[in-house]
Amino acid sequence: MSDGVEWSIHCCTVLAVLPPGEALPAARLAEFHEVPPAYLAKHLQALSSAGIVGSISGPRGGYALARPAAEVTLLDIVLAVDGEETAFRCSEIRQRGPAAQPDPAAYRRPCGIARAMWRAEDAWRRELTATTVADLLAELMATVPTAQLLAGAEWIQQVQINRRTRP
Amino acid sequence: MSDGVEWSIHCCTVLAVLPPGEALPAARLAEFHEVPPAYLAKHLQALSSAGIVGSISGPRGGYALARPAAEVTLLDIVLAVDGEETAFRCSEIRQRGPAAQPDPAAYRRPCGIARAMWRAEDAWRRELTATTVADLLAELMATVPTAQLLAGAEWIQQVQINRRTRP
DNA sequence: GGTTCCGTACTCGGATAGTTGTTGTCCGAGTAATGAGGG
DNA sequence: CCCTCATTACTCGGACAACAACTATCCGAGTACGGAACC
Repeated sequence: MSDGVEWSIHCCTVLAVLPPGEALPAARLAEFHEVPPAYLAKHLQALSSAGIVGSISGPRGGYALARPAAEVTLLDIVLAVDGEETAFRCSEIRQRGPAAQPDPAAYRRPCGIARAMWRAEDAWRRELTATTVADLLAELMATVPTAQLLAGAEWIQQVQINRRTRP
Repeated sequence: MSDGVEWSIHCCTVLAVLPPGEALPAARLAEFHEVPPAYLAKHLQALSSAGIVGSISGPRGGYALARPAAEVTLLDIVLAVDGEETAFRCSEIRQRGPAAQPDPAAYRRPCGIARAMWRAEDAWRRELTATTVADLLAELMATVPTAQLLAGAEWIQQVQINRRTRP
């Protein structure tokens, strides 16, 4: 799985605590997490294409969540960054080799192996769907020490002030 | 996910219907599935290292399941071929950037994002653990037309005869 | 003083190289069956 | 006829290239703000 998934989720939690109407540029998000700015921008583009975040150009622009944090699931982010296709790909090798049947009707039902693998992936997706960015935030509020939460909030606030006073 | 996972699972189901005491060479398994023989051999080595299949050298040698099919789970195969590490890797980026805390004790509890992702992977692994090669075989017996099952059995039997009469 | 227009600086978006992991292949070490030879 | 032994052919195992995907980066298109000029 791409490292960009981790970065993207962290970015979404940061964007979730942004005051409504405000946006945060990709460069600031990269600075906050100490990751390569240009590469993070690439993943944010993917989030934007998927409709998870909205992008605003020009000064005072940046990224912001496109919908409430409670409506952004982890699966949404993972699929946007890593692609929609399943991890297990069935290449139908059962239809090849000496035991193959010429009648295509024999292969109407999906391969049992693929079904088992996809059942596991469904369980994985269900679990990822059950967790939203809002849940992650609530868990942060409950477990992270207040001092650390304040440090993050302070930094974001300072960025907003700098952008307002000296654009 | 590597394509070798699919091949390996198919191979295990074939090995499961082998008469006890017999073995099937990697070349025959590759022939049965029409996959590159040398590359399949590589994955069979992984299965052997993991103790899922046993290998026998020399004439009449080959691969055979190392334990009953009911005790080989899909997770065993997937981990052997794709590696033991989790798909999601937490690089602890929360400990970096301007909001980081100097006190290491603040990061004793795992990152909530990693916990959520690993929870999903646990669900995936649970589902894969619940399915064994024996289950796949039973499902095959119940759904695949008899003619096709016979074709496969015939082929395996013929291979065994050829190996016995003309080694 | 209010309005309009232009310049500017900042943003995102897609097109472009470098590096690691997956895919694919090969040849050598080891082994068990085979057949001949001898007792 | 039975036993011993060298031969032989077959197997696995690990070492060696080619490709693709992930990682990382850059520059151009677009946009909203700021200020200056004009009415």
